Amino acid sequence: MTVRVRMAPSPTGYLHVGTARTALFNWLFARHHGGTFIVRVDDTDLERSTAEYEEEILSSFRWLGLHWDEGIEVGGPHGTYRQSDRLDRYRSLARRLVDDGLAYYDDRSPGELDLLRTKAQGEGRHPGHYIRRPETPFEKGVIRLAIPEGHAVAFDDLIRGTVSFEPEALDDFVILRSDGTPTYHLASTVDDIDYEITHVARGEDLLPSTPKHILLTRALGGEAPVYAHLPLLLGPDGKKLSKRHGATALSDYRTSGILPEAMFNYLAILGWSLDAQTTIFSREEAVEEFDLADVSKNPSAFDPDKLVWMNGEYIRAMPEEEFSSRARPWVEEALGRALLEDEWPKFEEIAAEVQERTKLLPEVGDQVRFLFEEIDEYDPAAWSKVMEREEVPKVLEESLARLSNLKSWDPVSIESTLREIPEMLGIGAGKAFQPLRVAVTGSSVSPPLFESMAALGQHPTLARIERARQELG
RNA sequence: GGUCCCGUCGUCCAGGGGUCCAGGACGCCGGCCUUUCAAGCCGGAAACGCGAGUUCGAAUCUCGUCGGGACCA
Repeated sequence: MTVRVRMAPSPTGYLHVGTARTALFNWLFARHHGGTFIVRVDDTDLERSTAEYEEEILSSFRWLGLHWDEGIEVGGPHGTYRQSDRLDRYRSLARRLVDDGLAYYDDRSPGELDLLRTKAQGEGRHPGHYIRRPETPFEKGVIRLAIPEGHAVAFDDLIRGTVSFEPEALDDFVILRSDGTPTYHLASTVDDIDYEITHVARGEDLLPSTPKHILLTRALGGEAPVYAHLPLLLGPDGKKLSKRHGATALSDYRTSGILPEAMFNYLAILGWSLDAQTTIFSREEAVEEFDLADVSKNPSAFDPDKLVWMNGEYIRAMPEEEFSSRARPWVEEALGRALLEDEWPKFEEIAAEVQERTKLLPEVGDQVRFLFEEIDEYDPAAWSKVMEREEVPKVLEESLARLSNLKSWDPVSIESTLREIPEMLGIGAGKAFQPLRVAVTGSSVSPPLFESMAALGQHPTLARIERARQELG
């Protein structure tokens, strides 16, 4: 049997990281088994669905590298992959169930239903047991599926093993609203049958709905897919992941400089592991090893710190040229302008040093800003901490003298001549170099000093030291 | 309230009867390196919710209990 899995996002909001993780696991499962990954749009909520959200979600999938074989935009043998195009299909199947005697119209008011529940509770019956077929049939209203009683609804969940539900706890649930729109249960169940979905991997929040979907599938004469209910993603405080915890939209991580390969890796590690030791692994390795049966049952907390650490690992692992080209847009963003032709080499010159100190690409702008802009203000804390010591004027003057005579302007030459200064003055290296760092970069934190000077160039470096010397009076 | 699900370091994951006084990763603490900051290296603290039972032996199996969660009302 060929594996066919699907992801059915609702375009009613941004792509949530939890949904992205579900998509990722579906994708991995399909790829591992050489199956088909399908994306369909669950837009039956016409009020809240928008084309913008749909585009945002699909582009987020693509950004993560979750390309689909069949579905929205790419097409496939089933024609449309958009639920709003299939409303007639859902309606006619709901009516067919009524004709078959498996479902019925119900026009009772919420008040009447409430009364039934109170009565059921009074009789000590299951609170979920109270909505059943009315004595006198209706010919309009909502359509409910009649729950067959007597047998427990059980299924083998790939992750949780056998899960069993008592039918007495289930109400006859609505499948078609009185305005003719399908409920989630109907639309997704019909789609899963029509699109020949073999495995449904979804969030654990849908576990209680699964018996309904199984019963509906049977009523429709279909064969239920294999289910796998993924543990939920929690916020760092162990509560359900929400906006309170910061970013929950995948796109927020994208704009904060998280690399797609890092996001992919991090999401994969939430609820699954490649083996006992490996944390960082490639897409290919994940595909090779992944299986839904190995997914953990426990909910996992989303830890932004670990994501950022992992992003740093990916940044450091990339080839230097790749780092330069991927960081460039962020540098230009920080500068508010494009890099000029002669500025690009300066950046490349120091890129390797910067790469080692970067966890998030947007940080690069601040690290290299001194190369492209004059210092408009020295960092006040840095200035008072390192520039107001008595030996500083001497250090700056000595540096100026040596550096202006330097013939070859490269880190090694700069270092060897500057090294003589602390020795001569009998002070520690840090005491000598920190003032130079502040003078040249404006801050006490920067890429390595000699490389920074080399990339800046001889004249600008001298000018900055000169200026700092003057500021000291 | 009902129905389900889940319980291993603060967090993520490994371990599913003996090799576990529980392993890896993030974070944390200490040290080394060092021109700052990182990175890197070395070391450390840190967990089987609890109680019974099964067994020669339980983190692993069973039951109960407690706790957390989801869904429905």
